[in-house]
Amino acid sequence: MTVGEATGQTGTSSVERCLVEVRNMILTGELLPGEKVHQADLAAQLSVSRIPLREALSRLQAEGVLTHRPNSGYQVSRFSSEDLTELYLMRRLLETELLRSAPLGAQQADRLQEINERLRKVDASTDPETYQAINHEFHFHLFDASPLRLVREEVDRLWYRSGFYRSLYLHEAPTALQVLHEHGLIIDAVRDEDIEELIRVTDEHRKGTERLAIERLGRSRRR
Amino acid sequence: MTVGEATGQTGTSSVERCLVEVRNMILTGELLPGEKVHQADLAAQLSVSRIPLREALSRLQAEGVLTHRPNSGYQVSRFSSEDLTELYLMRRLLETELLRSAPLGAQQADRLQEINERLRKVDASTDPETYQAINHEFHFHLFDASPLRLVREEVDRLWYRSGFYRSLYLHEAPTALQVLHEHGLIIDAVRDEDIEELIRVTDEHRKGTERLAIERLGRSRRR
DNA sequence: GTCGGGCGTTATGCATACCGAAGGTCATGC
DNA sequence: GCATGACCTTCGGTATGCATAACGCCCGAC
Repeated sequence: MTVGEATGQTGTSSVERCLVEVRNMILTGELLPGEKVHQADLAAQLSVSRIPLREALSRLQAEGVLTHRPNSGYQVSRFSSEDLTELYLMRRLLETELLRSAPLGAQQADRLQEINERLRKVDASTDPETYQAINHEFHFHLFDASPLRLVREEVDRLWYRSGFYRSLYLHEAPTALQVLHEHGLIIDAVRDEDIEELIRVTDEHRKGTERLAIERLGRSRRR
Repeated sequence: MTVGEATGQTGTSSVERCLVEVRNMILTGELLPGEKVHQADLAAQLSVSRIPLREALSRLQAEGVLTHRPNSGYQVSRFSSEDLTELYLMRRLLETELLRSAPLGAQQADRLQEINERLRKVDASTDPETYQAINHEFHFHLFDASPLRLVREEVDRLWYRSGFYRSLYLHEAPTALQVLHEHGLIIDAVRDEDIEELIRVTDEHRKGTERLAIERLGRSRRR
């Protein structure tokens, strides 16, 4: 699936472009949870016809980020705090398996360190998209090293599904500092090849983000 | 003069019908792993145009049962034994959570007993589809009782993804007897409200089916 | 004033038709 | 025998049209 990269998309299909665009619109908050997706307008905005757009929407429905009501169209899925808890539960279970099967060591740690330094240089509040992209890169550098291909794809999906809510808090400065610190703990565990410690600090890191996401979720409930 | 009248399914959309039909074609082996999906023929066979069919295929791609190559179309995903192992690993992790959060007791056990009796009466070799449906009902009776809605949906997807390979062995008579016996162990654990025992026997049950699926997978590799 | 129902507008779901392009196939020529 | 090129199939995408269901609005009744 790979939500993220493939930046040089010259030869990509319209469906693929629609997928990327709509995903980004959700992640950036351009499309808010609960909002209806107007097919004709969106198609015009993306300079495609309704057919490839509908195929993309159909896939996004299967991915869980859109819901569909017959004859009423698509709307952005609205997650309750219970839903978020479930997403994070699944992430914990599956990510742990990825970490257990990933190769650790100094080489991985150096690479993670380099990514974390790039993350440190980004101002999360002014450029949240870049910040999120690098944060994603940090965690998936280990996940990608795992031979568990299908599990990795599932984790990618889970990250994406909770992406909008993650964007609610990730830009906050105190959070960013805390994130950098916890990433440091993860790097240490990777360098020491201490798998249990790695899982422990990763769980802590995730638990913190889950707490923040649920807090902000409650706070963003107006209307 | 809509097509819906011909089949009598006026309530469901064409996309939904395509989804169900294609899924069944994969589960029953009418569409084999690796086989290409001819859109025009399949659309004609399902009495729909290519548009809703393509939306359904797009969703099935997101679900992992179809793969797509640009300008070459869709084909049924081919799973390696490693892939199957991953699917079963994820099933174990997620199903365990469902069982932990599901209510147990005599009432649930009675219902499972009733389902298992219906399963006993079905000849798996002559009516594999009914057999599979009831087997699914047995396991998902507990899963459905869990409050973890999203986890349940993921497990559903995982079951479906390995569905074709499950169909390779489930019809065999000795397997059927073993299945009924192991279901009995599950029922006992549910009645005793012994969650750890329930997880243990369920793991054993799943491990057995995984072993069979991988065996048959190797056996079905010709080409 | 408010509630409920009828009506028109709008958007969706789907079919048909058509086009360009990518790929595979087959025959031809060297 | 192998490379090459013409042909044809299929895919990806667009435009268009229409039937139907949902939404919104207005108006009348209470």
